[in-house]
Amino acid sequence: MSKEKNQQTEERILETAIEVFQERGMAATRMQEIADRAGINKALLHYYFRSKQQLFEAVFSKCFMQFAPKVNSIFQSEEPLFDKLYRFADNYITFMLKNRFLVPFIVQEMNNNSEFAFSFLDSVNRPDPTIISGQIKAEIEAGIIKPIHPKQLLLSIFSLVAFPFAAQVLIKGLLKMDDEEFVTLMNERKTLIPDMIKNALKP
Amino acid sequence: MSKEKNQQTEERILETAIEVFQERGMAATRMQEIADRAGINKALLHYYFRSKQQLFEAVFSKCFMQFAPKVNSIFQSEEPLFDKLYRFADNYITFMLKNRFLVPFIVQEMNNNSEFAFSFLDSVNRPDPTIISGQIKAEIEAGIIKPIHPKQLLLSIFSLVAFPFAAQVLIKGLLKMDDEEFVTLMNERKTLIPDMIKNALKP
DNA sequence: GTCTATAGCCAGATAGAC
DNA sequence: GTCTATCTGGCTATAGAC
Repeated sequence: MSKEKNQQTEERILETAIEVFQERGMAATRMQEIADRAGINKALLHYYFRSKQQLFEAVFSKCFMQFAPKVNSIFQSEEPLFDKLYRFADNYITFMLKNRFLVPFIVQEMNNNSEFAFSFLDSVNRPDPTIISGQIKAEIEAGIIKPIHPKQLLLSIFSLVAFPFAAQVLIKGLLKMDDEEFVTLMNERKTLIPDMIKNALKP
Repeated sequence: MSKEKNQQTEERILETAIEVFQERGMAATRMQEIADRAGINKALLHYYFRSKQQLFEAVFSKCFMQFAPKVNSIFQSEEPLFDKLYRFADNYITFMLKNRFLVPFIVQEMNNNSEFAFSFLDSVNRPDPTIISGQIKAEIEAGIIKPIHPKQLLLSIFSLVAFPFAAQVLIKGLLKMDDEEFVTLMNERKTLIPDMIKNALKP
């Protein structure tokens, strides 16, 4: 109800839209719900973002920009592999525990909208696995870790940290966990996962 | 166009509905598209399944019944842990390579519909992790594997096999893979994952 | 059992007043 | 810039003929 100037309104719409899109996904989101939660009306949404599709793209883009740096932190720094890994797991899990819907949202919308997803990835400064792939090969040749295809290792690392968030409801159902236990387990995984990878790669 | 008797029609509707729901998800699926692909009209869908929600529930149920046995195969048999693990990974990945949309569909719809998901899980003969948890504890006490919380181990195993399917588009985008490379990697993972777990758990 | 036609509703988008 | 009111289209679901 309160009337502010425009930058603030646009910001409030976007923040609210992020919440609703993350909770419900693109297809199930209603513009009316965003308007209600933001305390404005539908017309104003269209005034600022023109269409649901464009609002979605703004939301997805902002979400991906939160997600990408977490991935980049393992792709790009120059520390030894295992040091990076401990930092990455801690960093990633801490952040995703505070943003529970981020991973499932990104995963779901990329699956459901793959043509948009790929053109989006091409248009942004996306994470690039070249550096770390080289590093993994170098550490293999130096005898620090056992031979493994770099993509396999990266895929395993991502799987171990991201899947519990991506498939939260399924996992809680299968392993009979409540949310409290889920959080405890994820906190343990900050070191458990790097420990596990380290052991597995010992020559 | 061709007119058969009813059991066949119902079966054809359900099979077509599984395809469309898996491709698009519940919210984005249109009854019209199911009717078109099945070569019938919308009215007939409602004649057999009454509503979109009920058709979805039939689809989800059938999909979950394909998914559950794969999980049960590691939960329930009495082989030594590592033997089971090799069988499970091979089995699971082989099946999911032939049913590419199954994991993302289950994951997505459980996330988007968690109240239905939980009541569904309670109503079926769902996988039960009790047996394998006991087995893991026993093998730890026998000194066969290092100490680890059974749920953490199970979560890691599921993550390693399931995440690449659940987040197919994201993974292909981040690691710059085409579908052929994805399939090659997944085939390698049938033994790579058990090998990795085995190494990691060596006392 | 299967079709055509349509009711009825709901969501995205726009017009126009303030 | 923000609102109310409304248009338009699309979708689920049903009525009713065959």
